Amino acid sequence: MNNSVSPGDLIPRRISDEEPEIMRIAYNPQEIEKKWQRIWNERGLYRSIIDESKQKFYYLTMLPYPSGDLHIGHWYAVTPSDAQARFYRMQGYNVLFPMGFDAFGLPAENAAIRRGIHPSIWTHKNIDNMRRQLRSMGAMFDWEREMVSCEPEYYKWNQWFFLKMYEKGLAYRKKAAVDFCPSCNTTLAREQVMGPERVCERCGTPVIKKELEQWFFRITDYADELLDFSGLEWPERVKTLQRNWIGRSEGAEVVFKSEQGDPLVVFTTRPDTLWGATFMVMAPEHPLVEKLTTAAQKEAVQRYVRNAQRMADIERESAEREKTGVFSGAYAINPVNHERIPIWVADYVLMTYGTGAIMAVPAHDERDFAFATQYDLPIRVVIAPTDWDGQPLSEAYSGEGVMINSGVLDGTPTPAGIKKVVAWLEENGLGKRAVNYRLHDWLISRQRYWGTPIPMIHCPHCGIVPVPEDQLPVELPTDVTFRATGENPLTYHEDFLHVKCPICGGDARRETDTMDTFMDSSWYHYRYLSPHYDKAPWDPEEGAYWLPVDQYTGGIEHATMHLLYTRFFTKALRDLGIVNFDEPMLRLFNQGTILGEPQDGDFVAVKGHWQEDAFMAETIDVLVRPENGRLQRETLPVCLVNEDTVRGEVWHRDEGGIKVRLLTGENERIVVVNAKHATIQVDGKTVRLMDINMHLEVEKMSKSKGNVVAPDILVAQYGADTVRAYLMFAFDWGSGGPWNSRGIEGTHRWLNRVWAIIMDDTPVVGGRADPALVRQLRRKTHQTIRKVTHDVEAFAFNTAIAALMELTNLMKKLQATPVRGTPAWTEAVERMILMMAPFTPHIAEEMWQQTGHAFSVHTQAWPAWDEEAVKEEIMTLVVQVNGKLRDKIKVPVGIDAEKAKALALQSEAVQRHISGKTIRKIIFAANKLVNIVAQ
RNA sequence: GCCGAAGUGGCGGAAUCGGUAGACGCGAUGGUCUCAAAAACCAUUGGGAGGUUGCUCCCGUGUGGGUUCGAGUCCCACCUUCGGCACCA
Repeated sequence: MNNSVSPGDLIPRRISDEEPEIMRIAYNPQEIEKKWQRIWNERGLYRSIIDESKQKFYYLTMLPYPSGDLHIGHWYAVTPSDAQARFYRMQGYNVLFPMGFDAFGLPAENAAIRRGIHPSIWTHKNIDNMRRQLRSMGAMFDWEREMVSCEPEYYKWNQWFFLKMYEKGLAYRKKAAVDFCPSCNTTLAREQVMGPERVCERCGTPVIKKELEQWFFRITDYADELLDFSGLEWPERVKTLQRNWIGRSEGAEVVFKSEQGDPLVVFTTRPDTLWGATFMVMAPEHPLVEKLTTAAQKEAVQRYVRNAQRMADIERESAEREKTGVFSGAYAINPVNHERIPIWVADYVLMTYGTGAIMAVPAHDERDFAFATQYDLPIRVVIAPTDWDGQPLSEAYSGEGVMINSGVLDGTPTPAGIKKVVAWLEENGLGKRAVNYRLHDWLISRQRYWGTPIPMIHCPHCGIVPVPEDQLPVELPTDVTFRATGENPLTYHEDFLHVKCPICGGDARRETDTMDTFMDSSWYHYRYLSPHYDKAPWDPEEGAYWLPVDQYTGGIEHATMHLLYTRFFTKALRDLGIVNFDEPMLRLFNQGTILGEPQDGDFVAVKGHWQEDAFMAETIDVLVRPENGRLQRETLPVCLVNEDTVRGEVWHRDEGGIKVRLLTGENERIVVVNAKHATIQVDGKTVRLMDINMHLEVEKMSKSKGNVVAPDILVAQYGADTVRAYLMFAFDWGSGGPWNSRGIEGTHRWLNRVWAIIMDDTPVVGGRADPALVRQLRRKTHQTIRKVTHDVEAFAFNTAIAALMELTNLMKKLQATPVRGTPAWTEAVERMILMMAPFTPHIAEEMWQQTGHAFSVHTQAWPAWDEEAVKEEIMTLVVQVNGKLRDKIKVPVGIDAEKAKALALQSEAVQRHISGKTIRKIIFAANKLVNIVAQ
């Protein structure tokens, strides 16, 4: 009945005998995806077990926060990672690809306050839902290794690490002016304050400064080591962000003395400008301000300091702001020339950087120059700019030059000058070489409930006492009441608070601050190895095999937060003897972001009446709906607004009404329309307000903008494989871009086409297959293997899938020819399925089975290409005249220069373009082109 | 202001080393099938000009220069967009 030699005849494919011969099984993703997910699970296909005979590969992707619903962004982050992990598995690696939940954090607590749900219940409900959604991706997660950071079995080890670090002096408590988010009601680490507006990383509220006793991790001890990225394959961008964040600057600390002899230490990167220091400046918060200020200046200084305290940091730190300051009345002695220079107090000097005091060298520092000009202080040039005419400077010169007005060092050029001055300072005990960092220690205290309790006890007699290790974990009490203010309920939970001091046994009080949730994510990749292990943070046997992480993927937004913290954490663990490597993740890739799809709004005519500034709608008629997201402006009715009508594009829509934009005419404007009581019609049918399309720009997806793409709906419509393939195909993974709801159709069409080609069991048309076509198919198959292999290694999933589409297109062409009966066809089919397996695992598994192969396609070896098959025999030789394309000639591959040149000269097109000219030169690029240079 | 990344058709995006710009897909146009539509399939698709009509020419990768036989790719200057830092001494 079927003379095809294509594989797959072993399995009956007809649904029933009554079906006509030509009827074939249609691609039904819903059915096959459910089926294979079940079978994979039952067979434990994705369990990752230690296997010393295989090279391990730990593939990690950033774990999600369980916010409730999986976002298309999660799919975008995870499914290409999954494809690459699967690819490595097929290449013979023993791959670990775990998933878990970053389950502590504020949204859970806010839900508790707003809706009275306990954070634990809210979180676990969300995790259950997201776990289900994650499973629908068909990823190769090993769910047996799932970790959830809000479980005591996890956070116990946060506390354990904290105690270890406390013992080592890496965790400490100090009083400092720290950043506080009034909306989240908690302190934040410096890294969690974003941008020049200094807003909270989570909620966007501007932070304020508070003087508080807080717990810190001594990340600054590792500043230099964190600047060393050797051995890491990380994006330059991330390395640059971390370098800038750490902000190392080399220079010297110089000891000035007040006239009374109080040492006043300053940090400078330009000790060679010491002779140009014409005044000093202290930050208003500097501890010596009070002591040094003279009686006469006391009142003025106090006023200034109070004023500075009141002023928000944003105002203070604005570089554009005119500089202000006040003279302290005191003088200091410049140690190099014994000059008597005034000491000022000014807020352009920050207490948080360096020593909180500076020597001001106005000639060579922009800020000092501005200040000196403002207060008429002397400016002395001590570094001569090249070609300097000796005239006063019009602006500070911070470049290199030759030292002048600097005593014995006159004539020394810049880099050497710095060295000499530092040596001289050290010899004379007046200063020393010093390095300063922008990086601050990591503030980990949070005044919130839903986090890891810091395992410390405050005893009135013994001071701060660590909770003994055998009493861990300090569990979060569950019977807590939340106040609307967001106050930490631990602070008024009597049972939690009252504790006996482990040393003296007297009444003591528990620490109520919890840990920054970045603590959780600093080591979660270790816990995955053995999430329920109770003798140590993880099973050392697992650690010895799997660690460190070979490939990490995630967004760029954590460059100076999570990625910095986790590096620090691993280095600290190394120094505690817990790990024996320096870096947690060897290779890093940052994927981009999926943005919202742009769309014009409906074009509507609103009838109604005016009530002050708002238009009260009675009826809204949708006149034109955008096609493919766009309104054709040329064909639209005229926009207008008068007594009883508003006509234009729907610019915005919410529960209360719409905003209509008049987009034609000179006075483009937006009219607010109240649509609460309006009848809304589309094509004569009454619809709800929410059915109106509003205008959407390309921007980040968010619920409030109404441009969120829900993966569940797409999976129901197209299947997970289509969603996966589309996300990998339509974007450059490193960049992301706007969603396109039409584009996904193309990918779905591709899968349908592949299915139809591979599952085609109609009789092969008779006759002998054309050997040239057979060779062409075989060549394309092997070229595709080569391309896909290289592309997946390079994270170029889009071009890998494009290559598979090209192979599909060729197969489509040959499907109706006798080539379909050849071994080359069978080979193409098999390799195609194997190559699809990482991208679209379900359809690949189904086709693998349907073509008569044994379970599972995912345990097969990744196909290798045959160099011989890849080779072309005939190539297109490009012929240029003066660099311009003039002809293309088919020639055998490997043609030599002489033959190629001769052929090129024979070309009619070439003759036309060189006639009347003299040939100066003929360039031959092997297997590429001939370029005839003629004048 | 400083540092970094990026500018390619109507759109998403391709183009190892400097060597055919626009792969693949979306959209669009025309066609086949159909009573019709959808789906599917086939063809065309950077812009322009000319034509002896499957042919020829010109322009074209943000702008202006340069290097080179040849530049999306290298160099210089500039413009725009996005990100980071921002009185850091």
